[in-house]
Amino acid sequence: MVQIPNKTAQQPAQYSVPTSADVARLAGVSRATVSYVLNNTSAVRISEPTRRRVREAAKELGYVPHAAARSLRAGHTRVVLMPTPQIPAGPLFSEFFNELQWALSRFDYTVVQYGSLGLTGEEAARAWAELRPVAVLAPGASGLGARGVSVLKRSGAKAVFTLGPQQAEGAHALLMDQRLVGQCAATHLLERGKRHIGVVIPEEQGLEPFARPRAEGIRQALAQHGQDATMTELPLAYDEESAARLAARWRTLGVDGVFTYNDEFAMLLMRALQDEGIAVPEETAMIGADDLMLGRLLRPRLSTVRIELPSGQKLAELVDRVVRDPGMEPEVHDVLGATAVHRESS
Amino acid sequence: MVQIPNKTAQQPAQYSVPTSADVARLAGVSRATVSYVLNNTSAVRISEPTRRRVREAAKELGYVPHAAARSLRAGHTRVVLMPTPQIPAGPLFSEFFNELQWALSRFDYTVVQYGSLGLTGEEAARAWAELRPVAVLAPGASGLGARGVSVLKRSGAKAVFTLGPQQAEGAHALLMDQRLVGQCAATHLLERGKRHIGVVIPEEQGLEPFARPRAEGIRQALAQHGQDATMTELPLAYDEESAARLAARWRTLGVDGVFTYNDEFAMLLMRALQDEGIAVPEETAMIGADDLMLGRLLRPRLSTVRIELPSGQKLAELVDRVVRDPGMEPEVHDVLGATAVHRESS
DNA sequence: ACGGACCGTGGGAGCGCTCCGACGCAGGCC
DNA sequence: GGCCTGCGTCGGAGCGCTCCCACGGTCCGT
Repeated sequence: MVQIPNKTAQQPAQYSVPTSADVARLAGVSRATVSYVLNNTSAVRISEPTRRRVREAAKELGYVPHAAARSLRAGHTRVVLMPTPQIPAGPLFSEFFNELQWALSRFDYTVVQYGSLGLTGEEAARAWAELRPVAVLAPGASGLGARGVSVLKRSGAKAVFTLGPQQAEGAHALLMDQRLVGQCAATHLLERGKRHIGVVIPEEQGLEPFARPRAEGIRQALAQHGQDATMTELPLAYDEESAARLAARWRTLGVDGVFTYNDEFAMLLMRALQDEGIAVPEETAMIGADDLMLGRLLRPRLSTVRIELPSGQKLAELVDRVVRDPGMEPEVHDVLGATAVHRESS
Repeated sequence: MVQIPNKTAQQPAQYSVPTSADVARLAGVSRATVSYVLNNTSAVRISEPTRRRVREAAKELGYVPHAAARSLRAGHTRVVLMPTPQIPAGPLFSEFFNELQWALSRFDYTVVQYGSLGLTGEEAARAWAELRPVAVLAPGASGLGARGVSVLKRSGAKAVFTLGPQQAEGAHALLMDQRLVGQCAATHLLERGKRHIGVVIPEEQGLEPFARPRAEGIRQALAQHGQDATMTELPLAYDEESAARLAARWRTLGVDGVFTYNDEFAMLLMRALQDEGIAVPEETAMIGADDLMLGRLLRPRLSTVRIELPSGQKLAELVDRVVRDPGMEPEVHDVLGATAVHRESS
C-alpha cells in the first residue's frame, strides 16, 4: 500500500517478499512463535496478547507463507497432481473432474493440474515427480507404464492412479472401460432386431483410446449373440464432407443400425443421412453416447448411451485411503456405468 | 528396480527418496559437482569422465531433483499459475487455453492450473501466492480486485493478468469484451431489417459474466441505430421445458430477430420454436455465437458470431515481456474478435 | 627452477520454514 | 530460602538445492 518513494519507478512496491522472520521482528517475538501462532499449533500454548501481536504483524506486512519452504521442511506435500489429458474434455468428464477436485480439497489436498505437453511415460513421470506430489491421478493414456509408476513412487508419491480407459502396471486404476459403452449400444440395437451394425470410428487422433474400446465392446456383444450379427467399421472425421461421403455410400453398406461413438457424431451423421434421404430409424437405427442435451433436440430424438461416472466424493475417499496406506496392492476399480436410453432414433 | 527384501511387504521399494547427496556419494564426488553436471552449468568445467559417473549414478538411483528445494534456493520460480474458471469451458476456450499453455512452456515456464474452489478475491490470491508464481493468469471473474493483485505482487509475482470479460485494478488485462459479440449480432440483425430484437439471457449462474455484456452490446448497437429498434430480454434455462414455455408465448413478444447467447441455446430455442410452428428465419431471424459445428447441422443452418481469440504464442510473448519488465504500467489488451457468419437462420 | 595462470573439484552458507529441546520465570510446597 | 512444576517463549538445526569462493594440482613461460 505504501509507495516507497526512493525506489525507481521500474520497481514498484513489491520489493522484498516478507518472511516469517520479518513478521517475528515486527511483532517482537521469535520465528518459532510466529510459526506456532499462524499454524494454530495446539501442542504449544501461546498467550493471547502474543497471538494478536503476531497476527497483526502478519497482516500488516501482507505475509503469505512460502509453500515450497514449508514442504521442504515437512518432507512431504499435500499436492495431488492431475496431469491434464491432451483431449479437450467433454461436459461429462469435466464435471466429474471438478467434483473430484472439490472433494479432494475437502480432504485438505491441494489439487494441481499440470500439462504434460507431449511428454510421455517415464519422461512425464520425471517431470511430475519434481513436484513431489503425494498422489498422482494420471490419464491412463499418458502411457505411464511400470517404469513411470516406479519413478513416481520412488519420488515419494504414496498413491498413483490411472484414470480412463487404460491402466498402468503397479498403479491403482480408476478404469473407465469404454467397452461397456459399446456393449450397451450393441445390446440395445440387437434387442431392437438389428443385425448389421455400423460403428463410427472417429478419425481424430486423440479419441482413439476411447473409440477403439467402444468398438471392441460392440464386437464382443455381437460375438456373444451369435453368427448372424455383423459389424462394419465406419471411419469418419468430424466434418460435413466426411459425413456426406459416408452417407453417399450408405446403402451399399447394408447396415441396419449404427453406433456413432457419441452424440455429436450422431448429429453429424444423422444430418448427412437425412440429407441423403435415408430414414432414421426405419432404414437405419442410430444410437449415440453421452446423453447430451443436443440428442433430445434432434428429430428423431436420439437414443443414446448414458455414461455414469462415480461421485468425486467416493474417489477422493479412495485416494485418501491409499495415501494413508501406501502398501495396498494396486486395485482396479471399474468406475464406468452405462445404460441405454431409448428415444426415437432406434 | 532392486527389491529390498528385508522390508515388510507394507513398504515397497520406495523407501527413502534419493537426493543429490546420494548421487554424489555413489559417484564419489561432491554435491556441488552433481549440481553442475546435472544442470549443464556452462560457467564451470567438469571433466567428461566425472560427468559420466555422475549421470550414471543419478540414473541408477532414479534421482529426480526436488523442485521445491530448487526454487527455495533460487528465490523464484518459473511457475505460471492459471486458476481454472468455475464455468466448464467450451471447446473454443479450452483450445485457446491449451495453446497458451503450450506456448508458455516453450518459454520454459511451468504452467500450473489450480482450482480456486470457492475462494474469491484476496482469499484466493493468498492461496495462489503461497506457490510464489512468477506470473498469474487469473479469470477476470475470480474477483481478484486491487487488493488481490497487490497480495500477488508482494509475494513476488512479476506479472498478473486477468483473462476474460472482467478485469482487476493494477493487473494487466487480456480483455475479452463480450459486448463485441452482442454488437456484432445486433448489427447483423439490423442489416437484415430486423428491429425488435430478443436477447436470450441464460439463467445458469456461471454464465452471467458472459451473458450480461453480450446483452449490453446488443443494447449499445440498437441505441446507436436509433429510436425504432427495441430489445427484449428473454431469460431461458438450458432445458426443454424452459424453451417450450418461452416458445409458447413467443408471438406475444413481437420479436422479429433473436440473439441466443450461443449456438447451443440457439439449437434449444430453434427446436422449441419449430415445434411451436414458428418459422425461422421468416417469422423470427436467429443468430447464435461460437460457430460450433452443430450450427451448421441445423436446418435452417444457423447464423452465428464467430469469436476469435488471439494466438497463444502472442500471449505467451506478452506474458514473458511483462515478467522481464515488471515495472510496466498495466495494459488492457483487447483480445476478442467477433465476426458475424451469415447462414440460413437470419 | 620458480612464479603465475588456469583447470577441476570441494566446502559451506543460506533460501524459508517447522519443531525438538532448552531456558527463564512465577508460584507453591517443604 | 531452596526446590520443583509448569507455562510461555526462544535457539537452532536441518529439509535439498545452488553457487560463491577457496584450494590443490598441472603446465607453461621466463
